Parts: sequence; structure tokens; C-alpha cells
Amino acid sequence: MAMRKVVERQTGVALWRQIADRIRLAISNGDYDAAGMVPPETVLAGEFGVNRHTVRSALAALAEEGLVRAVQGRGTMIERKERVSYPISKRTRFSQGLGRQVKEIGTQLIGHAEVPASGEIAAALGISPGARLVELRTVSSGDGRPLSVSASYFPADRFPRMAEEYARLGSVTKAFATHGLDDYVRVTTELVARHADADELALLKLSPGAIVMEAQSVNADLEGRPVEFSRTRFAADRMKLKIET
Amino acid sequence: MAMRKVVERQTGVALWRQIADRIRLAISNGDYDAAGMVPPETVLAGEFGVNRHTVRSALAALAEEGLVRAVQGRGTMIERKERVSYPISKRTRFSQGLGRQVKEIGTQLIGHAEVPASGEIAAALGISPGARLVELRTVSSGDGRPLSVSASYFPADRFPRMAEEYARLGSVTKAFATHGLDDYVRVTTELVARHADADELALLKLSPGAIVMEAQSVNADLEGRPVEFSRTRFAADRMKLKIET
DNA sequence: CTCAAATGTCTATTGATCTAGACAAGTGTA
DNA sequence: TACACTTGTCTAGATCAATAGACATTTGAG
Repeated sequence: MAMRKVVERQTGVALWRQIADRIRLAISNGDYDAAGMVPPETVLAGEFGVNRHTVRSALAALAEEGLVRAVQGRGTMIERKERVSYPISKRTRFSQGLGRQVKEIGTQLIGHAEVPASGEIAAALGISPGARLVELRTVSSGDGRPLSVSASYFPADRFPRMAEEYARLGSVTKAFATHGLDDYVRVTTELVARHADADELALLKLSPGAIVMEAQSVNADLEGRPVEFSRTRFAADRMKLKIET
Repeated sequence: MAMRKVVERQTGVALWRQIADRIRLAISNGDYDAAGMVPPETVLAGEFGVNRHTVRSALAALAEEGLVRAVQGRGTMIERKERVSYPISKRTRFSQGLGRQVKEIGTQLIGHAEVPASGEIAAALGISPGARLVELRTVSSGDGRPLSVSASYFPADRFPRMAEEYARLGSVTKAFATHGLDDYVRVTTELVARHADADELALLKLSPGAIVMEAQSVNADLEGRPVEFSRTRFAADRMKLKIET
């Protein structure tokens, strides 16, 4: 006897999207690992108590994401199931840590600018509001799928060439080194989860209604002086964050 | 000139719900602090490029949550704005840390059982699958609003009276002490964000489509032996997590 | 009091979502 | 090949979401 899985009506979230979310979660939990396929549409329709067409809409959305692939006559196969685990620790460095989970890591600089510090960023970095900052905006991906989009801010007086060096070296750690900073540690990270905005949907290639986890973090040199403030938004259905204390 | 704020159509997420999410975020960011009220419905309708009735649906949902209150003739006032910050560190203890952010903290034991360890939990606790565990299910709230729902698992051989002691003392730390465990530390925390399921919606009194942050964590004694596995789900629109490394 | 500005309520219409049923077409097995 | 099982496609109708416009009601300021 299959358990009736609950979906809610008249909530502003279409049934097909709720069901897509549930199936995505089940895939990532490994619930369908035995067969390597999603249950037949008629079975899912029965479990969720909806029409088969509604389930089809959900599966179509997941196929669009590249998570499953339907084959007429056979069924709907799972193409990808894992969430990438991203470690957050005192020595968080982006490219490390992802390690063997993805074969190929890409980071792309999508923009940079010199901007005045907002009140929030100034407070986090311990500088005065309006002080000059170098802003770097990047997108990171693993095996071709966007994983996160980030905006980082560095005091311009201490790290004036951050944008050029990052563009040349492809690494914040290495760009810091060219300014004479050889080591740094993460001081604080604040995490919030929310729906992605239009910008994030586009950059992360997410389907609308998707969730991002936003981490606001501060890195400091070994004397404790803040050197970087960053706002990284992770595609929540592709990543989990592993906090090491 | 008001900036046009983007909402997406035909995404399975109703416009009114997207707008409700955006307004909730703006409130929590303090964007409307100057006036203490949400902009008039006609202004919001203009900003989002939708009909006033659609904005009204969004505001009705926020009023239902207790976040705003509309008064005819005056406007829509903000009732509550803050997100509670929850610290995650080596010494994470629930009731501390929330500290002065909420006046009154409530934790409610909603159920307990003795269950066999699943493969996942067994691996996390370093015991054999099927070993007996004490399961505690709790809901925590601040100033009357549910903040998190949690399921915790303790090896039954070492902590046989966990459920009774927790019910009596209202604290995991104190219940540990009655079993001769005076100190413990958090070893790992894994974080995932996703849509809340029907159960979580009910327990956390969330409106459907809402987001939860799920933290899976392991606590160990000072010799490094795992003593607790827990799955805590935070209401994402009421909490931020502060990671201290 | 008068008026502008705000929320509250109603009707009507359009498009998206969901249900229902039927049948076509591909796959794997007996 | 015959058959069961699966996904693909089509039509039709019911319900929800969003737009549009009109007007009532309440509040606060002049």
C-alpha cells in the first residue's frame, strides 16, 4: 500500500511544481536508487493524488533541469542525483574542498568595479562607509553546471589590483599573494535561504521558484584585520554546505 | 523613478506568492524601516508591474503570517521584522545564543520513540545499522513563533533514559548530564535548503511554498565518540544561521 | 468640515492550472 | 509475434490566478 504523499492546493505554488520539488528531493535522497528510475507516471499520480498530466508537468520540469530523461516505452531515468558538498571552515578556499566531487571546476569573472562601501559592508570590514572597494562578481560551476554566484569586496587602498590579478590568476588566494598577503582565515559566515531573484535565476540557470542559500562572510588576515567581504549565493538544489568546526 | 522589480510568470509559482516573498525579504532587510509601513498597494503594483489585486493577495498572505497589519485609510503597517540569528559553533547549545534576541524561548517535546538506526544515522554515529536509538522530536519557538523542528537520535545503550530526562528537564545538555556526560562538542553540520513538506508546514506554522534550512549534525563527547545525531529544520524566513569558526 | 489618500469589496473577463478520458507509439518479455 | 507496460499526444471542461474597472469606507491633514 503506497503512502499517500501530501501536496497542498490553493497555496500559490502549482501542484506540478510542488511535485517536482518532492521528486527532486527523493532523487537526491537516493529513494529511487534501486531501479535507477523514477516510478511510472501513473504510480506517482496515485501517490500524490493528482492526475497523471500533473505529474507529467513536474517530470517535464525536472527533464528541463537535466535531472531525469524520459524514454517512451521504458520509463523516466535518473540522469544526475548528487548534491555537491561545499565545506565551510576557518580555511575555506573555493576550489579546494570540491575536490573529487566534480571533475572540472570553472570560475568565471562576470564583472568588476570600484565602488564605495555601503554601511553594512563598511561595518563588516571595519572601515568607514564610502571608503573605496574593489568589487568582483563571479560565477562558479562544476562539470558545466553553475553552482554559485558571488560578489566579493576588498579594500581598494590595500588591494588596488585585485580585479586584474584575479582575472589573470583565476584565484582570490593567488591575487591576495600578489599584494603581499600570504594567508587569511574566515572569521564569520551568516547563512540565509530564500527564493532566487531574477538575476540569480539567470546566472545559475535555475528554474523559477528555486531556492538559493546566501552566505555572507568575512575573511581576515592573521592579525585579524578584515580583508574581504563576500556574498555567495549557492543553488540550493545542487549544493549542501558542510560546516567544519 | 521607481525601479521595476521583476517577477516571473508561468513558473508554477503564483505572482502573489513571489511578491509576498519579495516584500517579506524587503521587510527583513529593513528597506521600509523609515516609515514603519509597507508602501501603498498602488505603488507596489506599479513597482512589480501587476494589478493592485495581485498585490493585495500578497499582502493578505503576509497579514495571515502576522508580519503586517492593514488598516483601512492609513496603510499597511509592519508588525514584525527581525530574523533571529542562530549561532552554529563547536559548542552549539540551542537555548543559549538566541540570547537577547527573543524574550521567551519555548521547546516542546512532540514525540519520542525507540527506533532502529538507519544506514545513514548508523554511519554518522559510528554504530551498526539496526542498533537501538532513542528518538526525540521537538519544536522550538521564540516569543510564540515556531522557529525550528528537530529530530534527535541517541544510542539507546548509552543513553537509555533520554526521553524521560528530556521531558523532565527540558534540555538535552541536562539530560546528557544525568547519564554521566558533562560536556560534548559539535563535530559536523551539513546544511541543505529546500521547500518545506506538509509536516514541517504544519509544525512551523508556515504558509505553503515556504523554505526550510535543514541542518544535519553530529555531537560527540570529548573523546570523540558520537553521542547524538540530529536533523533540525529552521523556518528560513525567520532565522539566519551564524557560523562561528 | 472637506479632501486626498489609503484600504475594502464587488463584478466581469482572460489565461494558466488541473482533471478526465481516450488513444497512439515505443520497449521489453514471454 | 503477442502482450503488458510505459511514455506521448490530443480534446474538453472545471477551477484558480490575474487583470480591469468601479465604487465604498476609513483615516489624517489642512
